[in-house]
Amino acid sequence: MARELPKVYEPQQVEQDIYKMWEDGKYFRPQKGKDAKPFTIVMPPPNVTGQLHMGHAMDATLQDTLIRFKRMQGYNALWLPGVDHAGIATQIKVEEELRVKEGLTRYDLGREKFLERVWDWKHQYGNRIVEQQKKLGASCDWDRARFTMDEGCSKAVREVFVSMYEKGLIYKGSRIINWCPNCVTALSDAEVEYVDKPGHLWHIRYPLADGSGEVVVATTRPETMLGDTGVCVNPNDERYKSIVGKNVILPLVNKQIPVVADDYAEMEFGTGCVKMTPAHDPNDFEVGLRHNLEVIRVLDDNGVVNSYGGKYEGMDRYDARKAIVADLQEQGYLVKIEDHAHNVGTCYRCHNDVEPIISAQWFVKMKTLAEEAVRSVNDGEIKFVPDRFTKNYMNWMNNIRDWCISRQLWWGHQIPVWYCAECGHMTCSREDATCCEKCGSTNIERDPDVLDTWFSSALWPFETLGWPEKTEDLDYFYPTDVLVTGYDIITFWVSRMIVSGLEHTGKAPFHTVLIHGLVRDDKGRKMSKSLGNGIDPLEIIEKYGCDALRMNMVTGNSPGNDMRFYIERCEAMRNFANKLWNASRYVLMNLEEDAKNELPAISELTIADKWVLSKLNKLIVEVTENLEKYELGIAVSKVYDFLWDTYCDWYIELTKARLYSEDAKQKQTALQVLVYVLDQTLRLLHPFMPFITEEIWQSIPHEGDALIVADWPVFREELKFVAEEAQMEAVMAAIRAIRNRRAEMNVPPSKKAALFILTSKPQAFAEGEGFMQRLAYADQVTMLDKEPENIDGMVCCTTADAKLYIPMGQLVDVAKELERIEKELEKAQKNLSGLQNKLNNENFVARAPEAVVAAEREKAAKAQALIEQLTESAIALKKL
RNA sequence: GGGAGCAUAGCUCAGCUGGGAGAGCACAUGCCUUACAAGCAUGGGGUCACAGGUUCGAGCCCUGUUGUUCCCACCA
Repeated sequence: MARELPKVYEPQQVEQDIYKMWEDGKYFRPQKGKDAKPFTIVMPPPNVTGQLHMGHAMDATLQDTLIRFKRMQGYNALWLPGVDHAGIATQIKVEEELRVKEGLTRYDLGREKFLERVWDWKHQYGNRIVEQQKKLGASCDWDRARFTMDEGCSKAVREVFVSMYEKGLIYKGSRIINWCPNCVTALSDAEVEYVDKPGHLWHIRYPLADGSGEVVVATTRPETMLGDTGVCVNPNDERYKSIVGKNVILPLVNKQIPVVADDYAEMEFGTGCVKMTPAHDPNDFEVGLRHNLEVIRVLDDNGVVNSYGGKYEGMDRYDARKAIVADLQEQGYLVKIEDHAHNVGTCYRCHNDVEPIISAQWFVKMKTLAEEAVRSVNDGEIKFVPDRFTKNYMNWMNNIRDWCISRQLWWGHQIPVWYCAECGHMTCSREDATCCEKCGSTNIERDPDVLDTWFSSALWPFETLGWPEKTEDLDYFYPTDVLVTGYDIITFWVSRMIVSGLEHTGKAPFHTVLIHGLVRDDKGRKMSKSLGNGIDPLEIIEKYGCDALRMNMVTGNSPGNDMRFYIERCEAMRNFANKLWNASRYVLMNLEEDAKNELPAISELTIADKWVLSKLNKLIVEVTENLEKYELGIAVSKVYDFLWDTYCDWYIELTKARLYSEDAKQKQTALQVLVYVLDQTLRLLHPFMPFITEEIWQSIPHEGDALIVADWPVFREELKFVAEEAQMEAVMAAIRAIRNRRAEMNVPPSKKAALFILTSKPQAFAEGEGFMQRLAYADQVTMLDKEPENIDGMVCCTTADAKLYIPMGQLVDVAKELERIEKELEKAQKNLSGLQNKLNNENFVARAPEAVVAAEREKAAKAQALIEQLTESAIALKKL
């Protein structure tokens, strides 16, 4: 072996080679027989227009870590990837390209030609995001990759739409919907973002038709008055009782509209009179239904005043507002203008103000579906991690409104409904209709709208496995196990998947929803294009390596919490990778050509060996437990600490004396333990840092083809060494004490000194003689069986188990030594009295768990021992 | 208006079911010790936001307060 590795780890080439090796080996495919248990994650499909960003990196890292962990545990692990067609986003992108390059609109091309262009675009760029995900080390089964508009998904969508239509769960209705005049499409409630904007409240005078007076109404959108068909007052409002049923004259329009009484009007707000615009306000619409008010829509799809607007026809909504206010003012109808901060709905895509408009759209009846979705979570069929997001989900589900699923776009799943020009019947069909199913007329026309993108995403966990066909994959892998996603799309996506899964497959689509937070910039701001503060994951990978980026995503992070992205942490993680690299170099440099990876007989092991193996055993349990709890941050920090602190800073140093000695047998034993522990640690670290661990693992002696499919480590009872751990810790405490003393006295490591040890654990220290020279800078070690006769010029380092004497000649100042010892003594005494107080407390001894009491007793005993040692030293010093 | 999160070292954050506060970075000192200066050793630094309560014991549980972030609903 003795393979030469470069001194510094260079991830770039390694990552490419390793990923290729995995792909060639088909390790991403579930390879085990059907007897093995499946473990399935479906990837939240990124938008086909997407560019990889930190959110993807977070998402992918968590999922890949879980999948790799489960794969190594022996599950048939499937991570199913795919891409979302992203209706609005993609259509806008292609339209933009069309406009810039050819000066055309989609209408110039026509629907069919335009869709061809979008598909072209998809074929050209749709794979970009996939290639980028591979750079993250994603171990997805790419052969199973799906697209929300591929044949199978389209079939699933069609099946769902038709069956829900047949069950009456999908209906077409006129409602006030959120309309984006810029995107020219309806938006679902979830697609509207409310933003506080400064605005005004205009108070307008509406004279009574009989000339007996007037009412004053207030509005934030004066242009909508063109569509007013009533004025509403509260039935209990004494001020207005007399005018209910009378008519008022709508200014500018000069038409009579009735005054109605409805609870909707709040007496306290404004004047207590509300103008009613049923076509442009959801509440007004409801009131209108109750009081039979006319519905007059005055804005067209582009937000321009239509023919009902009289002289304002053709004006944009904001121009119309100005003109109307000016006219009202001029004609004396305007009472006053108040400043009024208003919460305005805006489009989540283009951020223009959304206009509530009455429109005929398709809806999903959500109430009964939501009840089942609520039940499923309440019954524990699905649990959120962390749990607090359950409330979020419930809140939404319990207040759910019907879901507007039609979008006035071309790119998407077109609604499978045909309207008959003869009889007006709607034909909803799994196959493309050629004639009206009722009257047989061929004079039919298909609904031009497409479905909300989330309608197809909602089917993702089962449509990707073959549903509605009864495929083997569906049977074996569904329901899936864990869904990993950010809290920002719980309502958009997670809730709807739960609803669809239950409705169409009768099963919850996954048992766990692992929620993660957002990746923010170093100032805590959301990363966004408009702020220009996004950090490209690919650049980070290029500079620090994929493993470092992945580590950045999991360390110091707990489920559901946002994290800030710090470049410094990338450096720290790169350094960690390098540390691991160099530790491996140390092992490999010393390894013989024909070395095997097997543990020596237990009888051959030294205390240090047993110590590290015992620690490893504990580590295995902790990492496994935390991964099962989805506490990736805790799991990874345990491995990090073990590798850097336990393995590198201690164990490797402890083996050096043996590795550089002439004793072949000892050298061999140490090397075998080194290799074994390294191998096990690489396994534990692999889900987090797949590339470097695989690369190193391939270099050390191993059985099997690749680390990615190697077995996950398990606890081994025969490698649990409680007594040896304690002995080793005693020696380590002594070493620390010596280093500490020397540092205080400014003695450089190069200045060696003799070391005399007096200890209650002679066995441990006898074995430690070898490495005391390296770790405690001793040039000669002598074990004492009693206090030295002459301690003049000696420094004494005291621990609970040992006294270490170091002759330092002139460097030692007796008075100072005494002062220091007395200080230590004071500290130890304080510590002891605290412990004793606790132990003297009858309540504590009686009520605290036994283990806790025992631990406190042990601490007290140690403190006591230390005090005795220090006292002796002080007495001896005073004699000088 | 309803709900949730956060407040711990100079900075960014861990701290899992209550049992004498940790990491990374930064800082200080000394070291190129044959794996690693992207490193090693040592050290300084915290009223765990505030006020009560429960408990033998609270960073952790309960109540309230303040500050902060977010989600949902929405006032014409």
